[in-house]
Amino acid sequence: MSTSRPTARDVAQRAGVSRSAVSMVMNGTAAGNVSAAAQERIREAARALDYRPDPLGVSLRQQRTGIIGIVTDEIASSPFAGKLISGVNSAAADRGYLSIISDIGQTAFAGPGTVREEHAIRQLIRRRVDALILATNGLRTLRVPKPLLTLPAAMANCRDAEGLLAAFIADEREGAQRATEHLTALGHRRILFIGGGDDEDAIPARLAGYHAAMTTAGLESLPPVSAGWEINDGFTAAQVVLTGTERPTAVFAANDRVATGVLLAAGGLGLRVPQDLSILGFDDQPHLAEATVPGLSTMGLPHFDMGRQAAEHVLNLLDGQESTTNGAMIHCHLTLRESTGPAPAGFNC
Amino acid sequence: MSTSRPTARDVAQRAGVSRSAVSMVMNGTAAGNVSAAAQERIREAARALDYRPDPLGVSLRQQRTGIIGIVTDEIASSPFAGKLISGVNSAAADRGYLSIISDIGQTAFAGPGTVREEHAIRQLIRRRVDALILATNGLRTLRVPKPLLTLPAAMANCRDAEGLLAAFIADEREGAQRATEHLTALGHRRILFIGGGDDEDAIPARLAGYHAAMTTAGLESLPPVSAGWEINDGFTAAQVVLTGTERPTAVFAANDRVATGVLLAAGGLGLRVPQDLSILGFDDQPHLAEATVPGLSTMGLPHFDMGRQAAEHVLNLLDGQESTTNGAMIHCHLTLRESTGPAPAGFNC
DNA sequence: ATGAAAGCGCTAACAG
DNA sequence: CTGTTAGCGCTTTCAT
Repeated sequence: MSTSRPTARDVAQRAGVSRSAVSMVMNGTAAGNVSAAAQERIREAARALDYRPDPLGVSLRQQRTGIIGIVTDEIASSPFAGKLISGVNSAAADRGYLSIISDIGQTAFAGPGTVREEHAIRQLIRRRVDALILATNGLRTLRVPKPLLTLPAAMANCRDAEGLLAAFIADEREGAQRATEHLTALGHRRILFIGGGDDEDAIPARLAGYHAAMTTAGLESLPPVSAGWEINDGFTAAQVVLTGTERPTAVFAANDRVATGVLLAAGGLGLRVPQDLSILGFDDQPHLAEATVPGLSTMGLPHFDMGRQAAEHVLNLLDGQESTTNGAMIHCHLTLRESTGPAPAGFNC
Repeated sequence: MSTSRPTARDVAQRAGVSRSAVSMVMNGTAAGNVSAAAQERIREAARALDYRPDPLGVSLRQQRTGIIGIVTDEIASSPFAGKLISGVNSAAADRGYLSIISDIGQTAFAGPGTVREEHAIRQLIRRRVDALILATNGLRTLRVPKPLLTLPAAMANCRDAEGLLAAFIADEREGAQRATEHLTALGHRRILFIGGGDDEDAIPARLAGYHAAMTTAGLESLPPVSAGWEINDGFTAAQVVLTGTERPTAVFAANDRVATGVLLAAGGLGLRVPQDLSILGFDDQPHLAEATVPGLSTMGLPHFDMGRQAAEHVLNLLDGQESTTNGAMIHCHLTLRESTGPAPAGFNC
């Protein structure tokens, strides 16, 4: 009695009422069912004993745990997973929910045999999570694992081909377009897109935005350089494309790491940034974009909001509110630092 | 019956036995209590119905949830939290446990008023986690919040001053010593330590290792340059210390980001790495150390193992095994890439 | 307005 | 060897 936590029975005893009365007061169902006097006594007793309903009892009774499951690829090494998860947690905490994360490793959601993710999902369902959120590190289109359709669910930073599940993704096309417009507005005419691979959906979207902005500005798109996602990829590509007189005056990199590689290469090639060359990144990667010299101008992805909105969506479903939305395209945010500036004179074609 | 999952009662009915018999078979307690024939029928029925004991019922009955709580600071932006958490999850999964993460933001564990963390811990305890792991992003010594002492717990990448809790931390001193020895073995005599602030415990430990190695090699330590933790911090510091004829031939950076800043600055100053200057980092930060040009030689911190061993420790406590250890100092791992090489000739003092 | 009783799914002690 | 029973802590009818 002294060591273990108080139960509803203890409170009831102390207040001289039945356990049901306690339950009602704790759940706000006491309206016309418990006398005001009793309510006050119950509240007082609960306070005195520091009583909190045991979530285990509640869960068993209500068949809901107040836990949201998150299934994600490579949380381990991603600089962004944390932001997305924070978004989920933030929305969850606001409504008294907790989250459980299941990390299934980097090769996840890849092949047709989505064994690992189905296992992870089943595991979470077995644990009776109330809802599930599927999140990926980069924008992806994937086949939604069947078990996911058996409970409230949403996708964050990914979507399924069939549109069965609400997807909360960044509007990468629009983001890339706005980013490119930033460069054209600075007078740049030769703007080169560098980086990325074929494994994700992000590149086509970003390229589409790039092309749209170039067309709008009456400029000719340069053939994009597919170069990978890492610093050294940007570095290597830059060695090639930044030489010669026809070199671009601005580089739009597929992400901040590639942009950093270009920045590194520019130094070695004697190009000043941004006076001789403007560099624009993508992602606003923590500890990177704001810390390079000069700091990277970059189009940030709304990881936090993707997580938060996905969580809000499933929580709404849980509250019985019919899906008010079927997903969302969330705006990207442009952060200007020092790596972009006016096009150098004498380069206007 | 068709839509909801099968219960022990369903299995018992199908096998023509009592519910308790089913329970025993599922828990391996059937030894001398259930006839072999019945056991087989039960197993068969369970398989047919795809029966899995409901964790909720088990939890309520046994007063344990099979969930480990992780309380951590700034998972959101840390490149390492994920690795540590993966370590915890890996050990947890091996024994059928799950983990719940509670992120309390970057200012955590700071002041004397540890309100936020106590709240997070209480929240997890309320949810009846079986054990708790306290993890920080960088090595820290902190006051262990009282509620933590009420259940099996361990600390990962941090420790408390009083030694009340088992702490699993990296042997940063030994790591720094070995790292410095790598440089002295290459013939470097002027080795400069750059980076870090005063807010964590890591710097004193790393400096101690540096000094030890220098002394052993019969060299004079250079006054360390306290410069911060980010790329631009390393860049700025390098601008000052890499000029002049008395410049160091090797830099040992407080982390990989600072090392990257030095690398960037070296390029601008016309210093080739590693021919003119060796640069050694700390952390082996994903997406950074292996991706710079040249790749960073770096002393990696065992984040995964810190998480994994902390989890194994609390799981042992849960299994009733008395604490076999009171924590551990885990070895760091040196990864050699291209940023370190022999000391340039003509610089031997 | 109140309390008694049933039961969520499970396990452990005990009687047959 | 087997089945019955009692409860883990809670909510929700249903009588009173």
